[in-house]
Amino acid sequence: MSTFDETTEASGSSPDELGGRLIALMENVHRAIRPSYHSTRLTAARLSAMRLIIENDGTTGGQIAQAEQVTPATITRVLDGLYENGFIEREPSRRDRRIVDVRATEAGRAAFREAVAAQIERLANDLVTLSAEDRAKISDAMRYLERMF
Amino acid sequence: MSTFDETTEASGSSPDELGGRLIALMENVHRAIRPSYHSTRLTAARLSAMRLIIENDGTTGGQIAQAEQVTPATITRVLDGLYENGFIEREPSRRDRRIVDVRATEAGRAAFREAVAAQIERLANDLVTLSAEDRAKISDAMRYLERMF
DNA sequence: AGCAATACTTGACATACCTAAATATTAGCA
DNA sequence: TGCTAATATTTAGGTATGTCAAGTATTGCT
Repeated sequence: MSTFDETTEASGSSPDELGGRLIALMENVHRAIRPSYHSTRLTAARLSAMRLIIENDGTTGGQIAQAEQVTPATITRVLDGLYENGFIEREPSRRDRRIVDVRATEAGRAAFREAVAAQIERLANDLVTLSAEDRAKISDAMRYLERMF
Repeated sequence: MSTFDETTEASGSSPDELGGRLIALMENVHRAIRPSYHSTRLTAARLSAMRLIIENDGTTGGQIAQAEQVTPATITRVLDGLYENGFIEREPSRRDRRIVDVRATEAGRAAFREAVAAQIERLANDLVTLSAEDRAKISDAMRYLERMF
């Protein structure tokens, strides 16, 4: 690429430039992993919700909405989809019947594992072409971003 | 975080682990910039298409579809939205009247600049909290990912 | 001329998101 | 107790993004 490869004040690392590059990169990666969602009937929003449900068994609709930073109405629809596929159980909480307790079914857990594996495989196919050192560099850099988002 | 902070075979840098982290990170960043799309009537798909149209004046629907990796049908709808907002002009190419030539209007260019500025500002607010060296590290690492996606 | 390929549009559908309004339930208090 | 406010979720209706399949023009080839 450019002849400036030093890690000092390298081109493209001002907050603005970095932001622009990050946005474009996100879009591209997003696109790269998108098709793998469909094989297991777990689309992006559903997969993300399944992760929360599996990691927090017995969580509630409201908690999921908050974690996903979407409105409760959106979560209702996402849970509808998961329920129709037999991936979750829903029932009013016994303590407070306004609340809906959500639990993953065995089928849901299996579908989740499968979908994640497919996603990762897709990315790993690309990542494996890098040397271990390069991956380590990426890993280090990602820690900053992970802390922020 | 962990006590292993050496950059050798650090935790989380195997292709699989890195892939998993990348997916989660993409989702979070995606979420962080999402709300900024709406201010200028330029939503995600439209903004992305506008970038192509501006950078390749007189491009065609088919070329955009290919670049965005979506079907022509999808692009028709995206262009509809841009047209309704007065951001583009469309007309059959004179050489081959099956083809639709697309050009950005001045209003389209202005909206694009505004939307990008809003997005970047949103991210930059976070990125600016990092030191220049940290941003440089991220910048370096991103080059690998940019090459892949 | 006629027919296949090409470029795009249209119709019908699914997902994912929103706001606003409805429903059900619980909690607080006079 | 009985009313009212707050809470948790669902429903209704709208937009955006994407799909596939079928339709419409137009072009190119025989």
